[in-house]
Amino acid sequence: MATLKDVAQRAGVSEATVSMVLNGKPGPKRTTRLLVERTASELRYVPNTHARNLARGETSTIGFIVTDIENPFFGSLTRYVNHFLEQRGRTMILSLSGDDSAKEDAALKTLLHQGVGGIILSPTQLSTRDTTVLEGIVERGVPIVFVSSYYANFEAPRILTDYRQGSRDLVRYLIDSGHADVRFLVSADLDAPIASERIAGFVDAYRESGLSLHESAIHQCPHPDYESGYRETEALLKVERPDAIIAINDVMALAAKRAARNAGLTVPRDISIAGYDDVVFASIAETPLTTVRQNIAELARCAVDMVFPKAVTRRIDTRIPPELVVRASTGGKRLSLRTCDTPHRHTH
Amino acid sequence: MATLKDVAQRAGVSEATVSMVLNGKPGPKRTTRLLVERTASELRYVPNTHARNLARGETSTIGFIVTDIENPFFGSLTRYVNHFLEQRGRTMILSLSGDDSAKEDAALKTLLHQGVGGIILSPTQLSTRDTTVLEGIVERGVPIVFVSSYYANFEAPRILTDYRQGSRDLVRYLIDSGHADVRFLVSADLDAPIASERIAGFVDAYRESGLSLHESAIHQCPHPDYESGYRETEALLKVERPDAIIAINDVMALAAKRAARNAGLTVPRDISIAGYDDVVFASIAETPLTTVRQNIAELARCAVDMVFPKAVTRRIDTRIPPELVVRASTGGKRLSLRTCDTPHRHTH
DNA sequence: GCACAAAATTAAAGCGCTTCAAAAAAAGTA
DNA sequence: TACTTTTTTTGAAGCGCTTTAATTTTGTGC
Repeated sequence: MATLKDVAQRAGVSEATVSMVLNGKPGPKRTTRLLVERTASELRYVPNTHARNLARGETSTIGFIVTDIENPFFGSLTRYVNHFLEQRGRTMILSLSGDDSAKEDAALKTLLHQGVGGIILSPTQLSTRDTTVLEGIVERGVPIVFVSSYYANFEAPRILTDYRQGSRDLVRYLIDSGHADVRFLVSADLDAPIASERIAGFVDAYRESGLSLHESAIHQCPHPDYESGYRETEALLKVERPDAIIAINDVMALAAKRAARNAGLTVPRDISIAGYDDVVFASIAETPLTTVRQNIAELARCAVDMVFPKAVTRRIDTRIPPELVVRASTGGKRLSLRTCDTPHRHTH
Repeated sequence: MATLKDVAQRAGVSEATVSMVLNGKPGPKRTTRLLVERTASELRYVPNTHARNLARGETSTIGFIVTDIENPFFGSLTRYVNHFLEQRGRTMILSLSGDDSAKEDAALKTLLHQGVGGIILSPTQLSTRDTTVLEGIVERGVPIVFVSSYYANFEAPRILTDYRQGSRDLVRYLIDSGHADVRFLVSADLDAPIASERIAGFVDAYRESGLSLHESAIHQCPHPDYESGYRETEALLKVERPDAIIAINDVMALAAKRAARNAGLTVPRDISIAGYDDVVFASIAETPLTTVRQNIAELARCAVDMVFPKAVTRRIDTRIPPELVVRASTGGKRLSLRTCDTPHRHTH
């Protein structure tokens, strides 16, 4: 394993010169440059990042913490974060928290030990939590940026989809197309941004339309998964017959769709179903799902921008507009409406 | 940012002592231990990984390269790899290759620069490729382990599902339940393990059954995606009417199912459909999909085991048995068969 | 109280690289 | 040619930690 010293000796110059050449620093003249470069490649020299980081006092890695990489939304987010970090010459250390604040703390500590230059955190579904570890980190000068959610009791820049606008747009579209009684399947901590803001948008749309909201329009499910969405819809449909059911994510919407079908209803003739996120299988489902698409690339881009302290924009709350994607799972009730079978957009 | 030196000064001992205490080395006596530990936590001391790795000459990170993190299969693999690495006190640096060998090479180089202690590589779909970069890496003593596929022209330990057995089991089950004419939708490089081995299993099952294989039983699709699977099935069903179509992955199987339905067929009455992988939406599809489940956790565990040079087992080819999961998308043709609606197994 | 072994501690070198002050070489200038 | 600038090059310190050899302290038996 050739070191910088080896290169210097072989080329007959000092280590300092080699270092400057290899870092593109001005100084060494053309001929020495060439000589050093040639020698380095002859020796198949690869700089040692640990030594370099130690000497420079900086670091080339950024930590990214995410709850569940198996969820395609986070898969996509990870891909983009990785992409933009790469663009800046940083490498990503990925940690998984499993939506558990203790594991999240552990991950934060590990990243700190690893000497990352910053942390992008897609936090658990909690709305607030013990922030001692987080504080310890910023205290050490390591910037933290939230993405996709945040803890209300810890101030740090955050990048989120404008959830409120997303569900407002969706519900307004449903109301405009003749649905009066829309139900919302939500899950987990109602104070967390992902729930509270979407509910707020839901309420906004109703208020703007002048329609009154069904007293139990918000259905809280124990977990944000298929199982839970199915049971809740099944129970709901036994006693009531709303015009539409929207869910806090696509998986639950798919579950609701199945439950509706199993209850003898036809989607969207008898009931409309819509989701949130536009994960890849929302578009390839038997009945393609109307949903709210998050601009994941933009979320990632902003998060990466923010994690570098030099960032010009030090805004605390950045919002990315979502996009309503109307597909076949929703239809006009009274009015007629053109729905389209928009394919999932792949930006590869 | 307190350093080890600070701790030593404050505690009134030498740096060496502090180092030994903090690393649990025998030597320092109980009282000094306690003193040092207390001082360290008072100062909120966090060791600098770069310095440590440099001094030790080893490293605490392992690189993991994967083609597409948005694919739930790889999402899951990533989760498990991360888990087992964590268990060994290593952190994972994730790189994405996008199934492009040039990007894969770039990722390999970056990992080398980062000074990883080993690399777990889930390679592109190619069956063979230029291995200069790979060779350069092992030359430097950094072990490489393949997982889920491998390059035939580069010798390194590899961990794969027993693909051949998986498709043999599936096809045998189909034949046993009365399907005589089964077609196989494959994609990409037919020499790559993912295709060639599955095809081999397919052929095995036919040979064992004594049935003869339809001359064009293997349908090659341009891409391993929904689009491609849909078109191929559509075209196929216009001229022929096989008993079953199986696909090289679940997404394509889902596409085939849709195409069959759109062609006026009922699944599984008129035609059976099956996939491979058992991704999460295979079980929640309208008609839950019969498929071959890979034991992802085991793949990950073995890969992690292998990436540590001390590994006792230096076996070059490790095979993990798959599991046939029969759901509603396949049925008995002549014989009757009990199918079950096995839910997707979540191991959280 | 002494010699000697064992236990605890430390000084110092070194991991591979960067960087800055200082020296050497090259290029101008009068 | 002698002297000043400017351009190149280099020696050496230091980043924060580990580790080994050497030193100091403690303990033991006589």
